[in-house]
Amino acid sequence: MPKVVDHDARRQELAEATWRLIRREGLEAVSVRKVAREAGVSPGSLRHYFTSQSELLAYALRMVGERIEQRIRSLEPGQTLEDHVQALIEQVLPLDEERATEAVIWLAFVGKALVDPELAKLATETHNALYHLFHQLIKAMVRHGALPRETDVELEARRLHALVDGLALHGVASEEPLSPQMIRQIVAHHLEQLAAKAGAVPGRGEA
Amino acid sequence: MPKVVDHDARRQELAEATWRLIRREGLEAVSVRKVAREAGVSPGSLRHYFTSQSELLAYALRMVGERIEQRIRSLEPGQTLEDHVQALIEQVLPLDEERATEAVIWLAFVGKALVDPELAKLATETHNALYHLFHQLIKAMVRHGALPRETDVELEARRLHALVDGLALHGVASEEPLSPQMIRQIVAHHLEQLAAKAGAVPGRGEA
DNA sequence: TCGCTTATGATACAGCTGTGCTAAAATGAA
DNA sequence: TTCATTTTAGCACAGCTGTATCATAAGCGA
Repeated sequence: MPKVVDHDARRQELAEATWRLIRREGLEAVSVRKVAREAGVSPGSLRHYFTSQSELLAYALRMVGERIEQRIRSLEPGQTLEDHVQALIEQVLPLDEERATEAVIWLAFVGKALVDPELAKLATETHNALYHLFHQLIKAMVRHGALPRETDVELEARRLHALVDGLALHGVASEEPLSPQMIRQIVAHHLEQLAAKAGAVPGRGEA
Repeated sequence: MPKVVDHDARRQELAEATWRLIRREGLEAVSVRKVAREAGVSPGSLRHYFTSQSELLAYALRMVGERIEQRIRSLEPGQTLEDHVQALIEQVLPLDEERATEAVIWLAFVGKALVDPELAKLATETHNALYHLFHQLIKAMVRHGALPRETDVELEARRLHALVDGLALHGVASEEPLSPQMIRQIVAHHLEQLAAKAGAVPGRGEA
Protein backbone atom coordinates (compact mmCIF):
# COMPACT_ATOMS: atom_id res chain seq x y z
CA MET A 1 0.00 0.00 0.00
CA PRO A 2 1.39 3.38 -0.96
CA LYS A 3 1.80 6.18 1.45
CA VAL A 4 -1.54 7.78 2.19
CA VAL A 5 -0.07 11.24 2.41
CA ASP A 6 3.41 12.45 1.73
CA HIS A 7 5.77 14.24 4.02
CA ASP A 8 4.88 17.81 3.07
CA ALA A 9 1.16 17.20 3.24
CA ARG A 10 1.61 15.88 6.76
CA ARG A 11 3.59 18.95 7.74
CA GLN A 12 0.79 21.10 6.40
CA GLU A 13 -1.80 19.21 8.42
CA LEU A 14 0.26 19.75 11.53
CA ALA A 15 0.59 23.44 10.73
CA GLU A 16 -3.18 23.68 10.37
CA ALA A 17 -3.63 22.00 13.73
CA THR A 18 -1.28 24.63 15.10
CA TRP A 19 -3.43 27.35 13.58
CA ARG A 20 -6.57 26.01 15.18
CA LEU A 21 -4.81 25.88 18.50
CA ILE A 22 -3.54 29.45 18.22
CA ARG A 23 -6.97 30.62 17.15
CA ARG A 24 -8.63 28.90 20.08
CA GLU A 25 -6.15 29.24 22.91
CA GLY A 26 -3.45 31.61 21.76
CA LEU A 27 0.16 31.22 20.84
CA GLU A 28 1.26 30.55 24.40
CA ALA A 29 -0.93 27.47 24.48
CA VAL A 30 0.99 25.92 21.63
CA SER A 31 2.92 22.99 23.00
CA VAL A 32 4.21 19.94 21.23
CA ARG A 33 1.78 17.68 23.02
CA LYS A 34 -1.26 19.87 22.40
CA VAL A 35 -0.55 20.27 18.71
CA ALA A 36 -0.06 16.53 18.41
CA ARG A 37 -3.35 15.87 20.18
CA GLU A 38 -5.10 18.47 18.01
CA ALA A 39 -3.74 16.78 14.90
CA GLY A 40 -4.49 13.31 16.23
CA VAL A 41 -0.94 12.05 16.26
CA SER A 42 1.51 11.18 18.97
CA PRO A 43 4.03 13.75 20.21
CA GLY A 44 6.83 11.51 19.03
CA SER A 45 5.37 11.46 15.57
CA LEU A 46 5.08 15.21 15.45
CA ARG A 47 8.70 15.41 16.38
CA HIS A 48 9.51 13.37 13.34
CA TYR A 49 8.15 16.08 11.09
CA PHE A 50 9.38 19.04 13.09
CA THR A 51 12.58 18.66 15.04
CA SER A 52 11.90 21.62 17.30
CA GLN A 53 8.96 23.69 18.33
CA SER A 54 10.28 26.87 16.73
CA GLU A 55 10.60 25.01 13.46
CA LEU A 56 6.91 24.14 13.68
CA LEU A 57 5.93 27.69 14.54
CA ALA A 58 8.03 29.21 11.79
CA TYR A 59 6.52 26.80 9.29
CA ALA A 60 3.00 27.62 10.48
CA LEU A 61 3.60 31.34 10.10
CA ARG A 62 5.23 30.98 6.72
CA MET A 63 2.20 29.05 5.50
CA VAL A 64 -0.12 31.86 6.50
CA GLY A 65 1.89 34.26 4.38
CA GLU A 66 1.84 31.88 1.45
CA ARG A 67 -1.89 31.38 1.70
CA ILE A 68 -2.50 35.13 1.64
CA GLU A 69 -0.04 35.53 -1.20
CA GLN A 70 -1.79 32.88 -3.20
CA ARG A 71 -5.17 34.45 -2.60
CA ILE A 72 -3.83 37.77 -3.81
CA ARG A 73 -2.26 36.22 -6.87
CA SER A 74 -5.44 34.43 -7.86
CA LEU A 75 -7.41 37.67 -7.63
CA GLU A 76 -8.68 38.72 -11.01
CA PRO A 77 -8.43 42.41 -11.84
CA GLY A 78 -11.44 44.37 -10.70
CA GLN A 79 -13.58 46.69 -12.74
CA THR A 80 -11.87 49.88 -11.67
CA LEU A 81 -8.44 50.36 -10.14
CA GLU A 82 -10.03 51.42 -6.87
CA ASP A 83 -12.09 48.23 -6.73
CA HIS A 84 -9.00 46.17 -7.34
CA VAL A 85 -7.04 47.95 -4.64
CA GLN A 86 -9.91 47.51 -2.22
CA ALA A 87 -10.11 43.81 -3.05
CA LEU A 88 -6.38 43.40 -2.56
CA ILE A 89 -6.41 45.07 0.82
CA GLU A 90 -9.36 42.99 1.92
CA GLN A 91 -7.27 39.86 1.50
CA VAL A 92 -5.34 40.69 4.65
CA LEU A 93 -8.29 41.89 6.70
CA PRO A 94 -10.34 39.66 9.04
CA LEU A 95 -13.53 39.73 6.99
CA ASP A 96 -14.37 36.05 7.40
CA GLU A 97 -13.37 33.21 9.66
CA GLU A 98 -10.46 32.14 7.50
CA ARG A 99 -8.91 35.60 7.39
CA ALA A 100 -9.74 36.23 11.03
CA THR A 101 -7.73 33.17 11.95
CA GLU A 102 -4.87 34.44 9.85
CA ALA A 103 -5.06 37.81 11.53
CA VAL A 104 -4.99 36.29 15.00
CA ILE A 105 -2.00 34.17 14.06
CA TRP A 106 -0.23 37.12 12.52
CA LEU A 107 -0.82 39.34 15.54
CA ALA A 108 0.25 36.61 17.92
CA PHE A 109 3.48 36.16 16.04
CA VAL A 110 4.17 39.87 15.87
CA GLY A 111 3.67 40.06 19.60
CA LYS A 112 6.06 37.22 20.18
CA ALA A 113 8.51 38.58 17.64
CA LEU A 114 8.85 41.69 19.78
CA VAL A 115 11.04 39.67 22.10
CA ASP A 116 12.02 36.59 20.11
CA PRO A 117 14.84 37.38 17.65
CA GLU A 118 14.29 34.09 15.84
CA LEU A 119 10.74 34.95 14.90
CA ALA A 120 11.57 38.63 14.50
CA LYS A 121 13.38 37.98 11.25
CA LEU A 122 10.48 36.03 9.82
CA ALA A 123 7.94 38.57 11.03
CA THR A 124 9.93 41.39 9.49
CA GLU A 125 9.95 39.62 6.15
CA THR A 126 6.18 39.38 6.10
CA HIS A 127 5.82 42.90 7.44
CA ASN A 128 8.05 44.30 4.71
CA ALA A 129 6.31 42.28 2.02
CA LEU A 130 3.01 43.84 3.01
CA TYR A 131 4.50 47.32 3.10
CA HIS A 132 5.97 46.72 -0.32
CA LEU A 133 2.57 45.74 -1.64
CA PHE A 134 0.99 48.90 -0.29
CA HIS A 135 3.83 50.98 -1.67
CA GLN A 136 3.25 49.54 -5.11
CA LEU A 137 -0.48 50.07 -4.86
CA ILE A 138 -0.12 53.72 -3.98
CA LYS A 139 2.47 54.21 -6.68
CA ALA A 140 0.23 52.56 -9.25
CA MET A 141 -2.70 54.72 -8.26
CA VAL A 142 -0.60 57.84 -8.62
CA ARG A 143 0.58 56.67 -12.02
CA HIS A 144 -2.98 56.11 -13.15
CA GLY A 145 -4.08 59.51 -11.97
CA ALA A 146 -6.29 58.07 -9.27
CA LEU A 147 -4.14 59.87 -6.71
CA PRO A 148 -2.63 63.36 -6.91
CA ARG A 149 0.80 63.54 -8.50
CA GLU A 150 2.22 65.26 -5.44
CA THR A 151 1.31 62.31 -3.21
CA ASP A 152 4.04 61.30 -0.79
CA VAL A 153 4.10 57.63 -1.70
CA GLU A 154 6.10 56.38 1.27
CA LEU A 155 4.04 58.35 3.76
CA GLU A 156 0.75 57.13 2.30
CA ALA A 157 2.00 53.56 2.08
CA ARG A 158 3.02 53.59 5.73
CA ARG A 159 -0.25 55.24 6.73
CA LEU A 160 -2.28 52.66 4.84
CA HIS A 161 -0.15 49.87 6.28
CA ALA A 162 -0.69 51.07 9.84
CA LEU A 163 -4.41 51.52 9.20
CA VAL A 164 -4.76 48.02 7.81
CA ASP A 165 -2.86 46.40 10.68
CA GLY A 166 -4.90 48.45 13.13
CA LEU A 167 -8.11 47.34 11.47
CA ALA A 168 -6.94 43.76 11.58
CA LEU A 169 -6.30 44.15 15.29
CA HIS A 170 -9.67 45.74 15.96
CA GLY A 171 -11.39 43.22 13.72
CA VAL A 172 -10.38 40.32 15.93
CA ALA A 173 -10.62 42.12 19.27
CA SER A 174 -12.10 39.87 21.88
CA GLU A 175 -15.30 41.76 22.66
CA GLU A 176 -17.34 43.71 20.18
CA PRO A 177 -14.88 43.39 17.33
CA LEU A 178 -15.13 45.78 14.42
CA SER A 179 -17.65 44.36 11.97
CA PRO A 180 -16.54 43.35 8.48
CA GLN A 181 -18.93 45.92 7.06
CA MET A 182 -17.36 48.69 9.10
CA ILE A 183 -13.86 47.56 8.19
CA ARG A 184 -14.73 47.57 4.51
CA GLN A 185 -16.34 50.95 4.83
CA ILE A 186 -13.32 52.44 6.56
CA VAL A 187 -10.97 51.14 3.88
CA ALA A 188 -13.23 52.42 1.11
CA HIS A 189 -13.50 55.78 2.81
CA HIS A 190 -9.75 55.96 3.26
CA LEU A 191 -9.17 55.28 -0.43
CA GLU A 192 -11.79 57.84 -1.38
CA GLN A 193 -10.24 60.46 0.81
CA LEU A 194 -6.83 59.65 -0.62
CA ALA A 195 -8.20 60.23 -4.09
CA ALA A 196 -10.18 63.31 -3.10
CA LYS A 197 -7.57 65.80 -4.06
CA ALA A 198 -6.95 64.02 -7.34
CA GLY A 199 -10.39 65.12 -8.45
CA ALA A 200 -10.13 68.53 -6.84
CA VAL A 201 -6.85 69.33 -8.52
CA PRO A 202 -7.67 69.35 -12.21
CA GLY A 203 -4.06 69.39 -13.37
CA ARG A 204 -3.80 65.77 -14.26
CA GLY A 205 -1.48 66.40 -17.24
CA GLU A 206 2.06 67.69 -17.26
CA ALA A 207 2.94 70.69 -15.13
CA MET B 1 11.58 52.61 62.43
CA PRO B 2 8.51 53.31 60.33
CA LYS B 3 7.64 51.38 57.27
CA VAL B 4 9.91 52.39 54.40
CA VAL B 5 7.17 52.02 51.84
CA ASP B 6 3.52 51.28 52.22
CA HIS B 7 1.48 48.53 50.73
CA ASP B 8 0.35 50.32 47.57
CA ALA B 9 3.80 51.67 46.78
CA ARG B 10 5.14 48.14 46.97
CA ARG B 11 2.46 46.90 44.63
CA GLN B 12 3.43 49.63 42.20
CA GLU B 13 7.10 48.63 42.37
CA LEU B 14 6.14 45.07 41.59
CA ALA B 15 4.00 46.22 38.69
CA GLU B 16 6.94 48.19 37.32
CA ALA B 17 9.15 45.14 37.60
CA THR B 18 6.49 43.32 35.62
CA TRP B 19 6.63 46.03 32.96
CA ARG B 20 10.37 45.72 32.61
CA LEU B 21 10.05 41.99 32.24
CA ILE B 22 7.35 42.25 29.60
CA ARG B 23 9.38 44.85 27.75
CA ARG B 24 12.49 42.71 27.81
CA GLU B 25 11.18 39.18 27.43
CA GLY B 26 7.52 39.40 26.58
CA LEU B 27 4.33 38.62 28.42
CA GLU B 28 4.88 34.88 28.26
CA ALA B 29 8.07 35.27 30.24
CA VAL B 30 6.18 36.73 33.16
CA SER B 31 6.26 34.24 35.99
CA VAL B 32 5.88 34.78 39.69
CA ARG B 33 9.50 33.88 40.32
CA LYS B 34 10.91 36.08 37.55
CA VAL B 35 8.94 39.12 38.60
CA ALA B 36 10.04 38.59 42.18
CA ARG B 37 13.67 38.33 41.12
CA GLU B 38 13.32 41.39 38.90
CA ALA B 39 11.89 43.34 41.83
CA GLY B 40 14.47 41.94 44.24
CA VAL B 41 12.03 40.17 46.54
CA SER B 42 11.22 36.57 47.25
CA PRO B 43 8.39 34.81 45.43
CA GLY B 44 6.67 34.32 48.75
CA SER B 45 6.79 38.01 49.38
CA LEU B 46 5.34 38.81 46.00
CA ARG B 47 2.53 36.46 46.74
CA HIS B 48 1.74 38.50 49.81
CA TYR B 49 0.97 41.52 47.64
CA PHE B 50 -0.68 39.66 44.79
CA THR B 51 -2.57 36.50 45.60
CA SER B 52 -2.54 35.26 42.03
CA GLN B 53 -0.65 35.91 38.85
CA SER B 54 -3.64 37.27 36.99
CA GLU B 55 -4.17 39.76 39.78
CA LEU B 56 -0.63 41.00 39.23
CA LEU B 57 -1.06 41.20 35.48
CA ALA B 58 -4.38 42.99 35.72
CA TYR B 59 -2.88 45.48 38.13
CA ALA B 60 0.10 46.05 35.85
CA LEU B 61 -2.13 46.71 32.86
CA ARG B 62 -4.45 48.96 34.79
CA MET B 63 -1.49 51.05 35.89
CA VAL B 64 -0.43 51.59 32.28
CA GLY B 65 -3.84 52.98 31.52
CA GLU B 66 -3.74 55.22 34.52
CA ARG B 67 -0.33 56.55 33.63
CA ILE B 68 -1.46 57.43 30.12
CA GLU B 69 -4.63 58.95 31.49
CA GLN B 70 -2.69 61.10 33.91
CA ARG B 71 -0.33 62.26 31.16
CA ILE B 72 -3.30 63.26 29.05
CA ARG B 73 -4.96 65.07 31.92
CA SER B 74 -1.85 67.04 32.77
CA LEU B 75 -1.54 68.18 29.16
CA GLU B 76 -2.04 71.90 28.86
CA PRO B 77 -4.13 73.08 25.94
CA GLY B 78 -2.06 73.68 22.82
CA GLN B 79 -1.96 76.77 20.69
CA THR B 80 -4.45 75.55 18.11
CA LEU B 81 -7.00 72.79 18.36
CA GLU B 82 -5.04 70.76 15.83
CA ASP B 83 -1.88 71.03 17.93
CA HIS B 84 -3.78 69.92 20.99
CA VAL B 85 -5.28 66.95 19.22
CA GLN B 86 -1.89 65.96 17.88
CA ALA B 87 -0.38 66.23 21.36
CA LEU B 88 -3.16 64.10 22.82
CA ILE B 89 -2.75 61.37 20.24
CA GLU B 90 0.99 61.36 20.75
CA GLN B 91 0.47 60.34 24.36
CA VAL B 92 -0.46 56.83 23.28
CA LEU B 93 2.18 56.46 20.59
CA PRO B 94 5.64 54.94 21.14
CA LEU B 95 7.61 58.15 20.68
CA ASP B 96 10.03 57.57 23.53
CA GLU B 97 11.16 54.68 25.68
CA GLU B 98 8.44 55.18 28.28
CA ARG B 99 5.65 55.16 25.76
CA ALA B 100 7.27 52.37 23.77
CA THR B 101 7.20 50.21 26.87
CA GLU B 102 3.55 51.06 27.37
CA ALA B 103 2.83 50.16 23.76
CA VAL B 104 4.57 46.81 24.05
CA ILE B 105 2.67 46.03 27.23
CA TRP B 106 -0.59 47.08 25.68
CA LEU B 107 -0.06 45.01 22.56
CA ALA B 108 1.00 42.02 24.59
CA PHE B 109 -2.15 42.23 26.65
CA VAL B 110 -4.37 42.65 23.63
CA GLY B 111 -2.77 39.57 22.13
CA LYS B 112 -3.39 37.58 25.26
CA ALA B 113 -6.88 39.01 25.65
CA LEU B 114 -7.79 37.44 22.32
CA VAL B 115 -7.99 34.12 24.10
CA ASP B 116 -8.14 34.99 27.81
CA PRO B 117 -11.67 36.07 28.80
CA GLU B 118 -10.37 37.39 32.12
CA LEU B 119 -8.09 39.91 30.48
CA ALA B 120 -10.49 40.47 27.61
CA LYS B 121 -12.81 42.48 29.83
CA LEU B 122 -10.01 44.70 31.04
CA ALA B 123 -8.55 45.11 27.56
CA THR B 124 -11.96 46.05 26.21
CA GLU B 125 -12.33 48.74 28.84
CA THR B 126 -9.08 50.37 27.81
CA HIS B 127 -9.86 49.87 24.16
CA ASN B 128 -13.23 51.55 24.50
CA ALA B 129 -11.81 54.38 26.56
CA LEU B 130 -9.38 55.19 23.77
CA TYR B 131 -12.12 54.99 21.15
CA HIS B 132 -14.23 57.28 23.25
CA LEU B 133 -11.39 59.79 23.41
CA PHE B 134 -10.97 59.75 19.65
CA HIS B 135 -14.71 60.06 19.18
CA GLN B 136 -14.76 63.15 21.35
CA LEU B 137 -11.78 64.63 19.58
CA ILE B 138 -13.37 64.25 16.17
CA LYS B 139 -16.64 65.61 17.46
CA ALA B 140 -14.91 68.61 18.99
CA MET B 141 -13.06 69.33 15.79
CA VAL B 142 -16.30 69.22 13.82
CA ARG B 143 -17.92 71.55 16.33
CA HIS B 144 -15.06 74.01 16.01
CA GLY B 145 -15.21 73.96 12.23
CA ALA B 146 -11.84 72.29 11.93
CA LEU B 147 -13.58 69.37 10.24
CA PRO B 148 -16.43 69.44 7.71
CA ARG B 149 -19.90 69.39 9.19
CA GLU B 150 -20.83 66.32 7.17
CA THR B 151 -18.03 64.30 8.77
CA ASP B 152 -19.08 60.80 9.81
CA VAL B 153 -17.83 61.02 13.38
CA GLU B 154 -17.98 57.33 14.21
CA LEU B 155 -16.28 56.32 10.99
CA GLU B 156 -13.48 58.83 11.45
CA ALA B 157 -13.04 57.94 15.10
CA ARG B 158 -12.71 54.26 14.24
CA ARG B 159 -10.34 55.04 11.40
CA LEU B 160 -8.17 57.20 13.61
CA HIS B 161 -8.26 54.57 16.33
CA ALA B 162 -7.14 51.84 13.95
CA LEU B 163 -4.44 54.07 12.52
CA VAL B 164 -3.09 54.90 15.97
CA ASP B 165 -3.03 51.29 17.12
CA GLY B 166 -1.39 50.31 13.85
CA LEU B 167 1.24 53.01 14.29
CA ALA B 168 1.84 51.84 17.84
CA LEU B 169 2.37 48.33 16.53
CA HIS B 170 4.73 49.43 13.78
CA GLY B 171 6.52 51.76 16.16
CA VAL B 172 7.67 48.92 18.37
CA ALA B 173 8.20 46.35 15.65
CA SER B 174 11.30 44.33 16.33
CA GLU B 175 13.40 45.30 13.33
CA GLU B 176 13.44 48.69 11.67
CA PRO B 177 10.57 50.10 13.70
CA LEU B 178 8.77 53.16 12.41
CA SER B 179 10.69 56.20 13.61
CA PRO B 180 9.04 58.69 15.98
CA GLN B 181 9.46 61.38 13.36
CA MET B 182 7.63 59.32 10.77
CA ILE B 183 4.88 58.44 13.21
CA ARG B 184 4.38 62.09 14.10
CA GLN B 185 4.37 63.04 10.44
CA ILE B 186 1.78 60.42 9.58
CA VAL B 187 -0.52 61.58 12.37
CA ALA B 188 -0.11 65.21 11.37
CA HIS B 189 -0.77 64.35 7.75
CA HIS B 190 -3.84 62.34 8.70
CA LEU B 191 -5.26 65.26 10.65
CA GLU B 192 -4.51 67.65 7.81
CA GLN B 193 -6.22 65.43 5.31
CA LEU B 194 -9.19 65.10 7.62
CA ALA B 195 -9.46 68.86 7.74
CA ALA B 196 -8.82 69.31 4.03
CA LYS B 197 -12.42 69.37 2.97
CA ALA B 198 -13.27 71.77 5.78
CA GLY B 199 -11.31 74.41 3.96
CA ALA B 200 -12.40 73.30 0.51
CA VAL B 201 -16.06 73.42 1.37
CA PRO B 202 -16.78 77.06 2.14
CA GLY B 203 -20.21 76.43 3.63
CA ARG B 204 -19.21 76.57 7.24
CA GLY B 205 -22.46 78.26 8.31
CA GLU B 206 -26.00 76.93 8.24
CA ALA B 207 -27.17 75.05 5.19
C1' DT C 1 11.53 -13.72 1.44
C1' DC C 2 14.87 -10.28 3.29
C1' DG C 3 16.42 -5.79 4.54
C1' DC C 4 16.22 -0.93 4.61
C1' DT C 5 13.95 3.33 5.20
C1' DT C 6 10.32 5.90 7.10
C1' DA C 7 6.87 6.53 10.52
C1' DT C 8 4.98 5.98 14.99
C1' DG C 9 4.30 5.51 19.74
C1' DA C 10 5.93 5.50 24.51
C1' DT C 11 8.78 6.64 28.06
C1' DA C 12 12.13 9.45 30.67
C1' DC C 13 14.56 13.43 32.03
C1' DA C 14 15.44 17.99 33.72
C1' DG C 15 13.43 22.27 34.20
C1' DC C 16 10.02 25.57 34.90
C1' DT C 17 5.24 26.78 36.24
C1' DG C 18 1.35 28.60 39.79
C1' DT C 19 0.00 28.07 44.18
C1' DG C 20 -0.41 26.62 49.02
C1' DC C 21 1.62 26.23 53.42
C1' DT C 22 4.68 27.08 57.37
C1' DA C 23 8.01 29.31 60.07
C1' DA C 24 10.86 33.12 60.82
C1' DA C 25 11.78 38.01 60.87
C1' DA C 26 10.55 42.75 61.14
C1' DT C 27 7.57 46.25 62.55
C1' DG C 28 4.64 49.08 65.57
C1' DA C 29 1.48 49.73 69.56
C1' DA C 30 0.69 48.63 74.41
C1' DT D 1 9.52 44.90 77.57
C1' DT D 2 5.30 42.24 75.54
C1' DC D 3 2.14 41.28 72.20
C1' DA D 4 -0.15 41.32 67.69
C1' DT D 5 0.27 42.37 63.01
C1' DT D 6 2.59 42.71 58.83
C1' DT D 7 6.10 41.26 55.91
C1' DT D 8 9.43 38.03 54.31
C1' DA D 9 11.56 33.76 53.02
C1' DG D 10 11.64 29.08 51.96
C1' DC D 11 9.93 24.75 50.79
C1' DA D 12 6.70 21.30 48.69
C1' DC D 13 3.33 19.77 45.63
C1' DA D 14 1.29 18.60 41.24
C1' DG D 15 1.35 19.72 36.62
C1' DC D 16 3.07 21.03 32.28
C1' DT D 17 7.00 22.06 29.22
C1' DG D 18 10.72 20.85 25.25
C1' DT D 19 13.55 17.49 23.99
C1' DA D 20 16.06 12.96 23.71
C1' DT D 21 16.03 8.18 23.35
C1' DC D 22 14.36 3.79 22.28
C1' DA D 23 11.70 0.00 20.43
C1' DT D 24 8.07 -1.12 17.62
C1' DA D 25 5.42 -0.99 13.34
C1' DA D 26 4.59 -0.07 8.57
C1' DG D 27 5.80 0.57 3.83
C1' DC D 28 8.47 -0.87 -0.14
C1' DG D 29 12.29 -2.15 -3.28
C1' DA D 30 15.48 -6.25 -3.73
